[in-house]
Amino acid sequence: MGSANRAKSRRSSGSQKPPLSRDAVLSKALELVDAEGIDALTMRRLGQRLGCDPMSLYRYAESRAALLDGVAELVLDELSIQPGDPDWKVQLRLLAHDFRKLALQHPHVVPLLVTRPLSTPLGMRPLGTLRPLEQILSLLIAAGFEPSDALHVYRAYYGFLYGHILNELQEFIVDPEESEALLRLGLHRLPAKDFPRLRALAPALADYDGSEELDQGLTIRLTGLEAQLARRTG
Amino acid sequence: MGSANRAKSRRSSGSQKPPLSRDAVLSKALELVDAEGIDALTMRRLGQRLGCDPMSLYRYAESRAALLDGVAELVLDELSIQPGDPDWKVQLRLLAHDFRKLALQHPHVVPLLVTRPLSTPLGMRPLGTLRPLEQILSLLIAAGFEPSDALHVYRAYYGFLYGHILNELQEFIVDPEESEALLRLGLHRLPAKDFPRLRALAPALADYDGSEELDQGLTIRLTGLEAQLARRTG
DNA sequence: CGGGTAAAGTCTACAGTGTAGATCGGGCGT
DNA sequence: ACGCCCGATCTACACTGTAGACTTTACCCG
Repeated sequence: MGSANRAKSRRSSGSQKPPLSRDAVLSKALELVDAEGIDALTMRRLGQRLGCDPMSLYRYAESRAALLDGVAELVLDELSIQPGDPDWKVQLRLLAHDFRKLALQHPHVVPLLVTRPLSTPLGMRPLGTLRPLEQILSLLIAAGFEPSDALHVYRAYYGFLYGHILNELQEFIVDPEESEALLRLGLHRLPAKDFPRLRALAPALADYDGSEELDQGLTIRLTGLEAQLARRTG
Repeated sequence: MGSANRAKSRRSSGSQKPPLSRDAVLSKALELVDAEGIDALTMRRLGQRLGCDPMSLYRYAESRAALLDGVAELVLDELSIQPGDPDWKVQLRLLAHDFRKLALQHPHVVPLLVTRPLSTPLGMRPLGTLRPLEQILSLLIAAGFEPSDALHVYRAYYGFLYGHILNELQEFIVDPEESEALLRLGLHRLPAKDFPRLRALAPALADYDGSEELDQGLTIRLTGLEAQLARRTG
């Protein structure tokens, strides 16, 4: 198709043939999603970017949906728990901030992270998706929680984290310079009679420190959990 | 197309011509999504169900995406705050449980609720989406919070609520009879070396009372917020 | 009653999608 | 040398969203 496609020689003259592994496919896919959003991830377009036939991709992901799952897994794998850290609370706190950072770096992937597991019964998920769960569980159990309590704690923690991320991303504004103007502009459309509070809060909405808000929420949550733990262990 | 399509007479002999309003379109769309999931909502299929040309739909929603927004809005409209209730805490608690019930009734819509706002700058959202925000804000302000604090409270509250819903739906299992068996089956696939905690917790995962978990989380959250309020008002 | 106007509904057509199935090519073991 | 198999490709099909032209319907005014 191209010009010098016969380049199958050993040293392909510095041209492009990273020989198409699963990771190569997934990371190019991630690139594409990051750059243009989920809908832009098309078999044909991805094939184009990789310089191969769209059909080749099916060797490495058995459908487009599976490919999306792969992308989500790839992103999640960037997270990891340092298993030997001192305090479970600082652990969870660090992890939360890492996750937040990751979400801000790949905002287009967040819908996948949040949405895809809904269609997959828990046991059938890609392992990469379950690893954080397992890690946190053992972290908590090591910290002294009863296993079943650890599950509750995990739910409370992750629920809050997901919720926060979604909230923060919803208010995300691209250009921090013009943000306030844009916001006002957007809100100006609202009928003043029906939305007085919202309009009045426009400036407050404009300067929103997600990191701090996350941290505050975490302290509340974590101290509460710690109290619960103290009560158990006596 | 059909057989007796000439039926345009005043009384259409009990046949079918609910004359295609926006609400008719949206609620049929919701039906379809509830029954078969988001991907099943296709212009052509929806047209078929409504007995009209797919193109007609564009009179009532200017694109498929807009149609999805409409569906989300329609679902959200089923929620409402009784404005005259006694305590803001019981208000928020009731609202949370209503929302949870709604989410369980329309699980396929939840991804829309959670995801669509991410692509729409806050000011440009369909009004139905913003109304809950406004209502909660005025509820909180009426309860004595400073407006900017009300915003924080709203974020904490909704963040938690969204997170909980997502968590609960992820563990949702269709048939409560076989659920445990299925779950074990699913989890059995996990390598025992890598996921010991998770496998051990299978039974605990199986009996998960979402409502109670929600309620517990709410009490923590709400009492925390109340303390904050008391501090402000002195 | 006739005619004009705007809306509501339809038809056709196009570019693009995911993917099943057959086909090709080239490196390996024997 | 042969056969084999696996990765990559090609072709084809059913289906998608939607632009633009067209037809039908409803109604209002003279």
